[in-house]
Amino acid sequence: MRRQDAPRVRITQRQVAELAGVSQSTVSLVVNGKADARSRIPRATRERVLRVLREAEYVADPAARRLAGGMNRLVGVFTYEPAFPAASRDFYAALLTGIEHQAEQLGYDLLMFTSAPVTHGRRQLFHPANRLRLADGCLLLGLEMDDADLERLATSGLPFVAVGRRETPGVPYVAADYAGATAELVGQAWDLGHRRFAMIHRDSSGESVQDRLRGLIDELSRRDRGALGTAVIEAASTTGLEKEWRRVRRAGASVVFVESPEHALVVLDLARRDGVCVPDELSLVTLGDPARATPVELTRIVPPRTRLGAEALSLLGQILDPQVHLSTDELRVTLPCAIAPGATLAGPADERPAT
Amino acid sequence: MRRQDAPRVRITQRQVAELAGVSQSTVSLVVNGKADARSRIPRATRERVLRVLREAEYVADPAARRLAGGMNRLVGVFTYEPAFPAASRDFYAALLTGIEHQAEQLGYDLLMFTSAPVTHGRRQLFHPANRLRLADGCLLLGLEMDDADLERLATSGLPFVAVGRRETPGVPYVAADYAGATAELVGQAWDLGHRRFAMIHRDSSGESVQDRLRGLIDELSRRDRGALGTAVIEAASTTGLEKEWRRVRRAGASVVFVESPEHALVVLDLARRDGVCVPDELSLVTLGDPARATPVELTRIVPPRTRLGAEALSLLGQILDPQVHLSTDELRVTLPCAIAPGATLAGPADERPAT
DNA sequence: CCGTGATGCTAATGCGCATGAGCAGGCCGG
DNA sequence: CCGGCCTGCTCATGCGCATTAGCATCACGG
Repeated sequence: MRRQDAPRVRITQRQVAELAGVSQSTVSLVVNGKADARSRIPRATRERVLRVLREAEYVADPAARRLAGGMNRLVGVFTYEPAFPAASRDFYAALLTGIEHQAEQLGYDLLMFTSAPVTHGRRQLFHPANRLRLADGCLLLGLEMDDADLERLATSGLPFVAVGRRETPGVPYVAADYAGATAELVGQAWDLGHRRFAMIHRDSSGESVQDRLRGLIDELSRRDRGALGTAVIEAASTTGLEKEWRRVRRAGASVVFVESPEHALVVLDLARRDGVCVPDELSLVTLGDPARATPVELTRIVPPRTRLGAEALSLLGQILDPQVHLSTDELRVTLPCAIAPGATLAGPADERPAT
Repeated sequence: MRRQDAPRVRITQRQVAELAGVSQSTVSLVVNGKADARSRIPRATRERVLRVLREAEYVADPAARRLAGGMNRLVGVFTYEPAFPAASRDFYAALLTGIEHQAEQLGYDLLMFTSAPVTHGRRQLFHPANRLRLADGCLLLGLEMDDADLERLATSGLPFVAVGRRETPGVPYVAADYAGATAELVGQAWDLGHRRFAMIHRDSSGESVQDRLRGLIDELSRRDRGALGTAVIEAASTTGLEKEWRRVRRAGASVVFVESPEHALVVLDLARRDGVCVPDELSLVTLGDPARATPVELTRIVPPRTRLGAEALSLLGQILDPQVHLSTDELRVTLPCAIAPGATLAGPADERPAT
């Protein structure tokens, strides 16, 4: 289907050129504000062209511009799941808030790749008709990303930034410092007198899971060898955490670090069922932020989601700016997390009297 | 910056053509599965080309494809407020859910006009650097829209669809049937025995406000002249509804229709304060859906937000399709609202014993 | 009056693809 | 044995834009 049969509403540089009595090249030069020594447009001509551009409401065709190697101030946003349905809304909305705000500041429009087909609840980045290249660069959002996708994207030459730490080489990202926040909370627990730690983490090799684990392990070993024992428990993803809970109790932990907020709520229920009072008899630290308000205010890590979004777009903006050259380090940004004090962390039961 | 300095990993039809020993045209024909009488590719050749395409992992450049073919399959989404921040999230998210889903079905990508500057909390549609024309058409979302904007858009030739009824001529829209839903609720109240109605509506000439008013008035007059009196009260937007509440009481209304959910909650508080029991002594019907869960389950209208979004994109799709020609009627779609029974509508106090 | 450099622009090209026109060769009917 | 038709492709072109080379004009110094 050629365009010729559709009503021609879009105005082209050539038409502007005719109206202004100059050549298409001149229009292009004016549009892009080029003022090299090679191509000089005097103020009078420039303003004449600009006036016509304005009056005719000229807007460049993004496809043509891309094809010819130009920029569109268009940033693609790819979410591995549909972003707006209630299920994923809370996760993406905060990120998108930051992205949207920053886009306004930087003058970018956002291209949401909603045409990507969803299979098994996840979007296909490289589907046959993907329009990734319409954008100048793109942002990748999602709890888990496909390594193959990331590599392919990295080699494709299309600039992009992932939200969340990705070990894949050559992948620029903006991530929350889960390791640091976990270490901080370990420190707090330690200072309260806890010596027996347990951790329940997800069955995933995702970087953020590993980061939290590392934060815990490292901080505990840093605090000298005074720890009386640490149980690290991998949660089978399907169960109700019965087994994991028993292991926590058997280990005699006085504080349990739970990676996922959903799991934390389950643990809370199990504790109540067994008459274990939190935090008096057992402290509970959650290493993530629940999607919605919880009945009990959890002591937890709160990642700076809105800022993550904003910083990701900023970083992409830097990458896209031909003036700026970033070092490898600068391509990987880590932002500190907040810690919500909550009401589930206290001193251990057997230390209380002594203090 | 020409693309030439980027690593060239992408393979083009021309390269595929060389590998397969055919012309670029042939590759294009195979890629697009054309089999006109004019251009016939025998199975052998086709499969040879397909094999090379597969082995070389050819992916068409969307920019080039669009440039050669016409449309961008890009639909703009303009929201009068930033869409993602918590304040407006609940309103837009439901709409966007429908839009996103439909975009996936129809193969559209969404262009969010986030570069439009926000002044006084509202985005400027026609700001000097607006990039509306980047899209093939666009969707307008927002509680209130500027009439001038709508007219300008209508005359600009850019196809668009508004969500929400707009009287401005030539504006295609998809709207919720507030009039019908209000009438339905009036009918329910009437059938329960209510004869004294009051309504508190917003101080706005917005179409949806007018629709609800009309639904109430029309249905009451349809139900013959048995109504003992109807008080229509315009809420001053700033006050705590004290005055309005007193008027409702003075009018002796047995049921009060409140347009805005926020106002309904205020009325509920005032009633409690005055010891008026809802719904035993006074029924309360809300003509809209609150952003978040309310302590009391309101009897109310629930607009089909997700469907509104989906239908709006569908309609725009139809408008953009050169094959389809829509009549004026078909450019204006009205969808029925759901009614949440809730717990604030019951028979009137003085009727109860008689029934 | 000529050479030289600066000025102000335009012509030409290519990005990767879709598509209509058309060409070469084979086949068949007459 | 030739004309016409079908088959299987290729050629050429343009989509709208960015970019580079370079042309024409003019000012000015010598």
